[in-house]
Amino acid sequence: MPSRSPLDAGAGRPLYEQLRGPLLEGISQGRWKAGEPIPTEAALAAEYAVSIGTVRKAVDALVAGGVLVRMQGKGTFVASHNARRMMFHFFHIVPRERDKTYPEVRTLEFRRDRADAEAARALAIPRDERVIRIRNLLTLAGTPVILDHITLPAELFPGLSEKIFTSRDNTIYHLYQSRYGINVLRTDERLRAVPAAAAQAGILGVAPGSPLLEIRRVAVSFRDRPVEWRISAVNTSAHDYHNRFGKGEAP
Amino acid sequence: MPSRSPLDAGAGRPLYEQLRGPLLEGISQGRWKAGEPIPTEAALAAEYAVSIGTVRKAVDALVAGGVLVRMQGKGTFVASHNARRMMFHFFHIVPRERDKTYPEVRTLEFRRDRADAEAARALAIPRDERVIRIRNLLTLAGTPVILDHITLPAELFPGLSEKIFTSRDNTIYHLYQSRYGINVLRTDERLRAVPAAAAQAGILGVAPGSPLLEIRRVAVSFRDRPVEWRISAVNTSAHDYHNRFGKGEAP
DNA sequence: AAGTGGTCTAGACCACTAG
DNA sequence: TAGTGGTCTAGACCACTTC
Repeated sequence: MPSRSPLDAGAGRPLYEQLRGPLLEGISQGRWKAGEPIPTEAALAAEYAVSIGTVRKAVDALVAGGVLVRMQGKGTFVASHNARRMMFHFFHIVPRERDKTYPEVRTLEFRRDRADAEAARALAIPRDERVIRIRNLLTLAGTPVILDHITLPAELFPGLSEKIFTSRDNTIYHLYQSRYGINVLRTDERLRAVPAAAAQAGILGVAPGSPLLEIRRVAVSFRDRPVEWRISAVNTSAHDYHNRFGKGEAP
Repeated sequence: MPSRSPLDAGAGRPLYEQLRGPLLEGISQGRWKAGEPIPTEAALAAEYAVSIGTVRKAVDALVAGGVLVRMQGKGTFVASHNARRMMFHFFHIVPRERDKTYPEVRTLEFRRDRADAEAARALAIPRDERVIRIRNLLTLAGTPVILDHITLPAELFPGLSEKIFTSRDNTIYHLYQSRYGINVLRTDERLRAVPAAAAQAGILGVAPGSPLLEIRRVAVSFRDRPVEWRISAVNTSAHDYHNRFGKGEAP
């Protein structure tokens, strides 16, 4: 089979790196949707006129980046934001002594607005661009722990309503992916300790002025496109923000 | 050349995974020291009677894990904890608006002690085992920002004195590596917001009770051996704890 | 049995470094 | 020029899934 857009062996960049382009293209443009299999390695090798080894190396990189998932004997699939993956990659609040648990989400507010300066900068959109603002309260094992303030660029989420948002039966990132084709690949987080404002304190059940952990997070998709801006206030009296560094598994 | 301890193709585990064992062994036992080259890929292939491709895959994994560093045309080297690598991997406090800067370290206290319950658990040593306790004040661009309380298992750092500790001309982790052969590969961090104690407040120049970011960190070496336990109190009024998730680079 | 990804090989050629 | 790692190939065989 001829190549769709032939790769160039002498282009300076290695073939397995060039191959990433068409693969990401295929995913973000809907040729293969989340949860669906991409073509077999042999088929991709034939399509782009490279060897299977080169295809494997390209796929390896996307698997490492969380974009694809391999299943031996079955095929290679576009990663889907199921609850487990979501918890593992992007949710870092854990009970101090017990195991990680799933949060229960209650939406306190959902409204359309214009971007303020900070949101505009975080989302790389013009000031006063249309955005959707959401406030969520996350409860862990019956205790309210996290107060989220989410800002979404309205342009990327056409028709998103409070009903759609709250009636999802999965994680928020899964909603982004399944309904809008937006895959969250990376997050950038900045943390600091702040005194609880009166409103936060009431909702989280702590004294005003007592320390909260504030997380400011930008979630980005393909090509470093910011797709969500979120400020979380966390009551860390019984929970920690948990984190490992040093990529390798236990050597 | 015959293999030192031959790998077993039919052992269930792939050869490139088995090869990780002897390579880590060689590093942690001093066959190759930090900054030194390991044998060429061809030599390793001959020594362990596998193909170069298999050696490459094993080395790839260790490079990804930060244990080895490749330099085209020169060789593959045992990673060294230079200041740059240290900053990049294990130091996450950044000025809110400006770029990352190097901290200036002042040692406030250095003494020998016995492990309390928390340190014993973190370091996986018996209670009352001998430890070294160090308090450091880290200053960024002239402002005191971080108060570190470090606990080391004395057994792993024989002869370590305040003089040696403070007269190093490089990072702390570099000292661990160059003097004691201890390579910090991973850290496990738990963060929470806490009110500043009076003593901390005085040193960091904030009001008592104002929010500080507290980081509890275990640094581990080969075979998940904990080698350092550290509690840091961070004044986040002008600095953030910064963090990216989602392993891949920008696709 | 057929088809998938997983491992492994043997070798070619290229790009970079050093003497 | 010789030696290193970096890329790429073509194919063998294995382990797993599905029918």
